Amino acid sequence: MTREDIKSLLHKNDLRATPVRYEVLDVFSKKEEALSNKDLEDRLPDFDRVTLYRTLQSFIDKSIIHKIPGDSGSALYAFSFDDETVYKKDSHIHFQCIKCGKLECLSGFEIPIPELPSGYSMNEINMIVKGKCEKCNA
Amino acid sequence: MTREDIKSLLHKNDLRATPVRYEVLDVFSKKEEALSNKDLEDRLPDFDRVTLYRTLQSFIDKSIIHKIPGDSGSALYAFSFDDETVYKKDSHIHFQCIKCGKLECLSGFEIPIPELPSGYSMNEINMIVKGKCEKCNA
DNA sequence: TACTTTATTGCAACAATGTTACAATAATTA
DNA sequence: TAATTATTGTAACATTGTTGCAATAAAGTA
Repeated sequence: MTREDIKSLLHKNDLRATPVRYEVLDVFSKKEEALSNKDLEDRLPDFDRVTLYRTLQSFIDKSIIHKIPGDSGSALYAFSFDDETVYKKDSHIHFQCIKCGKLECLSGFEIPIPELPSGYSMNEINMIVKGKCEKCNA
Repeated sequence: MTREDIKSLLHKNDLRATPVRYEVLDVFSKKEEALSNKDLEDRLPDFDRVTLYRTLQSFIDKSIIHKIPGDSGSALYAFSFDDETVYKKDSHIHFQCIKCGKLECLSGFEIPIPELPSGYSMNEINMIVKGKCEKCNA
């Protein structure tokens, strides 16, 4: 993502183009991994913890990134590519490697639709698959 | 679950039968919802926060309950019924109602297997479906 | 039953993360 | 360039997660 891409993405979403936002989006669009607030603090030490927290909130509000359900204690976030349909935008397969720990969002893969109890309706699906990634299987 | 059932479940898992454990298992086996540490504190005010925390840890270790991936900040837990295969034991469909907020573990339903990138292997699947439950759809 | 052993509990204390208020500052628009 | 309004940093506080340690209670044994 170029600086111009980021600027237009921000303006399209009624967000001012500020240094933190450039940096955070730069990190997300380059790294294919999911990141926590703490991860961002480590990578971007010039910005305050709270600023990063609020930056993530604003991106969540605009659906630029999405929160990944996890059992690790702290919240994880990943970039939402905008060439997806609304349905897909809210539905993701997340893969976590049980060896190296990396958590990634498999954006190119189809989510299979589960059967639900009668009377239930479905808006969004999240799938968390644990196993070994290509690197750790080699 | 009767008191005797709980006692034998605990002993089968090398855990001493103590009051907290009776109470916590009683809550889990009756309530079909997922519960957080805080939820238990509210329901069982006679026990210390840390005791409940450690009780949950010990049940997790023995796979009596399982942790549910979520994006709510605090960890959620649900009972693991022991009439399931090992594979199913680690894999669950969790349903969260976007209206009433209830999160439940749909233990009777099949998890569809997703396709993964080549080189990846799979050990465990968790599916989190958001939508409306029967009650809220009525 | 009483005794011994060892797991378990409660308390205190601390760590990490999440969250809000408010004044200072910087990005947009005219 | 000035005015407007979003955004930032600092501080402070809330909530949840986690550990150490002495007191206590459960299980096994005589």
